[in-house]
Parts: sequence; C-alpha cells; structure tokens
Amino acid sequence: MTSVDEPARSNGRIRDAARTRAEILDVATREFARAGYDGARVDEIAARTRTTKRMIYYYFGGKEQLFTAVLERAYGVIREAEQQLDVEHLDPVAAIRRLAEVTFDHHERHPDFIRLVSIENIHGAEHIAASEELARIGSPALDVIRRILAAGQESGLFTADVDAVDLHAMISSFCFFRVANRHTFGALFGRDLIAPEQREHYRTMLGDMVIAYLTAERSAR
Amino acid sequence: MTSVDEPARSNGRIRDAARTRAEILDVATREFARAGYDGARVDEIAARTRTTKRMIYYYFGGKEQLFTAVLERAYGVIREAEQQLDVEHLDPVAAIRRLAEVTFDHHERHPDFIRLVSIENIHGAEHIAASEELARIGSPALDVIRRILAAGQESGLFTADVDAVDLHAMISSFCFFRVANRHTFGALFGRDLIAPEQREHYRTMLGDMVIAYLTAERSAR
DNA sequence: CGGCTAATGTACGAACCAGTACGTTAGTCA
DNA sequence: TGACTAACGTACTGGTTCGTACATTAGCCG
Repeated sequence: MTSVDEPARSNGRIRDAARTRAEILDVATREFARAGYDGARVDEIAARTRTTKRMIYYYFGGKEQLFTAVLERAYGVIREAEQQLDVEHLDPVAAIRRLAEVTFDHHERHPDFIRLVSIENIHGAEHIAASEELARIGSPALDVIRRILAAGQESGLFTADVDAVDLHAMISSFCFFRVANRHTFGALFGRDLIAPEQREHYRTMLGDMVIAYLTAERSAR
Repeated sequence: MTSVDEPARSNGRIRDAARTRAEILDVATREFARAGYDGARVDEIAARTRTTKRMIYYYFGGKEQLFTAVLERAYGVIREAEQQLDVEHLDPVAAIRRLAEVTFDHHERHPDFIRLVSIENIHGAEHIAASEELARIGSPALDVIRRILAAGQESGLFTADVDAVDLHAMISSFCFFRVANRHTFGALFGRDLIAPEQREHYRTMLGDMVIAYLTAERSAR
C-alpha cells in the first residue's frame, strides 16, 4: 500500500509540463461538457488527472481561464478539420453537399464540443470574448463556402441571393440541433436523432434540404 | 425602519398560495435561464420574490423539482400556442410556411424557453424524464404538420417521403439555433442572428428552405 | 369566536468548493 | 556537483449554498 503499485518510477513523480497540461485539458473538456460550467468541479477534474488541483491553478490560473483554454482547443480542432476540406474540385452542387456532410459528421463525432458551445452560449459567449485567440480567427469553412457559392451562382445553378454566413448557419443549425437537443427531442417525441440506423437518413435529408434551397426558383410567397 | 414602509397591510403578510407559487415560478424561470441549473441560486430566486426561500421548499420540495416545474410551465406555454395554430384552411404550401413562421416567432419571443431547453439538454433531459406531465404530452404542432403533409403529398405538391417529426426537427433546428447560439455565432462570425433588421430576412429564408425541400424533385445525388 | 391548518418567516447548520500558503523535489545548467 | 528554478504536492481556509428545525400567524370553518 505504501509503494507497491508503480513499477519503475522513483517516487511516482515524473516531470512533463506539456503532458500534464494536456492531460488537464483533456479531463477538463470532459468534465465541463458533462456538467456545464458551474456544474463542473475543479476538484473532480484534478482527481481524474495524474496531478493535483494545484497544477490547474499553476497552468491555467483559475476555473474561468481553464474553461477558456478548453474552448480554444475545441475550436482549434474544428478549424483544423475545416482546413483539410477538399471539395473545390467538385461541381458546386456536389461540393456543397459534401461540405454539409463533413459538417454533419464532425458534429456527430464531437458531441462534447457541441455541449461546450451550448454551455458557452448560456454564458453569453463571455469566454470567447475574453480570448484573443478565439476572437481573432474566423472559420476556414466560410471561405470555402464563399468560393463554392460564387461558382454556383455564376454558372446559374444557384439562386443569387444567398450569403456564405447564412448558409453556414443553415447547415450548422441542423447538425447542431440534432446533437445538442438529442435528449429533450427524444424524451418529447420518442425519436433518437442520433440513432445509428437514422444516421444516413438525416445526412441525406440535410444535403437535400440545402441543395433544394440553393437551386429552387423563388416562387410566389 | 421597523414598520414604516408598507401602506395598508396588517404586517406586510398576505396569504395567497397561488400567487406565491406563481411568483416563485416566474422568478425561477428567469434565474435558471440566466445562469443555468447549477449557476442558479435558490437564495437569489428567493430574494427576488416577495416571499422567502422557505416557501420554495414548501411548494416545490427542492431545487431539482423547482426546475422541473419551471420546465413544465415553459412547455405548457408553447403547447398552448401550438393549439391555437389555425393554418389548415390554407393550401399546403402556405400552411407550412405559416407554421414555420409561427415557430420562428415563438422562438424569438421566448429566449428564456430556449435557454431552459439548452440547459435541460446539458443535463440529459433528466427532469423531463422525471416529470409525468412532460413525458406524457406530445406536441399539438405535430398533428398539424401530419395533416398538412398528408394533404400536400396527396395533391402531389410535396415529395412523398417526408415525415412530420423530421420536418418539425428541421424547422425547429433553424429557429432554435438562431436564438440559442446567438452569442457564439455573433462572437465568431460577427453577425447578430437576432438583429431586428435581419429578422424578416431569416424568417423568409426559413420558409423558402422548408418549401424548397418539400417541393423539390429529388434529383441525382 | 375559538381552534385548526395552510401558509409564512427566521435563523442556522453542514457540506461543499474555489482558491491559496507553504513546503518539496526533479531536472538542468554553469 | 551544487545550486537554481520549474514543476509538483499537501493541507487548509473562507465564503458560499442547499436545505431544515423551529417558531408564528392568517384566515377559514364549524
């Protein structure tokens, strides 16, 4: 019980600033996503780390800053994914559909990120505002959308009056809602929006919706 | 300081169970929506009421049950609004557009409700699950959608393979996202989705999107 | 009109929780 | 190799926060 557990290390202590920091961020991401900002416990995060609470304050300064750091990393991940977007060799219709699918997949694969964004919205995006990094950078996907839209509009495939930010909002809405509101929607309507057997259905539905919107002749109201 | 403030009442105390209960619910709704479940303070709710914390526990039992009661009332409001939906005299296209607009308006007018739903999702919809009332009742809007869809599909106006729950999800996604993610979206993309001058734009966009989806011939993927 | 109960108020406790004071050690570099 | 600092651990505190024990009163009903 005293020193029988750890294999080789002198006293269980290893120094690795980068690893410790990263581990705290990992655990904090899960804990904040699990319980919300106020529901998350600094002690709980510390307990799930191989280090102590002291280190959280040593590296991040406090709970608020820790949450901001968690957000920064989470947004960093999605930005990276968007940078690897390679759809501009496709025709505009296929490109938009592919973009929608990639967004769909990313939301599905990162429910913790969705929860963090929900939480941040509850708090009025104050942590994003407090972060130079997050306030600075935009979304690589936006540029891609902008170019595809321009191509599609020029060729007459798409209706003219659509804006990249709006289209991004439209696509994100559906993807976000499906993950974020999974629980209440399931409880109230008896349908699990994340059920694997429905996945392809909703993925297609999103693509159909976006393409229909972009290619429809705006008829009479 | 001792008894100089209140005008007529014997000792400032008036007994009105219904009013007290309702007042607690009102204040609690705002406080929960403001700060989230764990961020909300029972003492703060009590302080903003004309009664004391003791009454919260007297009427509701605890913080959890209070939140559940808040949710029940919030969902009750939207259910009522949906019951007054009168669109079935319109042709299917106009009816769906009208339905989308009503949903849009309701979301915009009740940001607190949206926040409560976000919060409830963070907590896995456990309060809805714990509420017989909420688990029982569905959505009046769903029946309306079902009937409009059937009419539209029968007349050949709408493509056949659309389900009422899915369409409801589609419409809600957009309306919900716009309100719920207003802050992060604004911070990251510099566009306020709730800005009054954009309101008509997004309202039309939603209608166009839904109608385009319902009336498009599903072309090749 | 007296008593009974629903409704209300006060004061307090115990647990919890973010943050810190202070002490220790590992690794590096002169 | 010794000393210096970055990295780490322990133990504690002060304030907060949910919840409750206990006391009180308003209003109704018989």
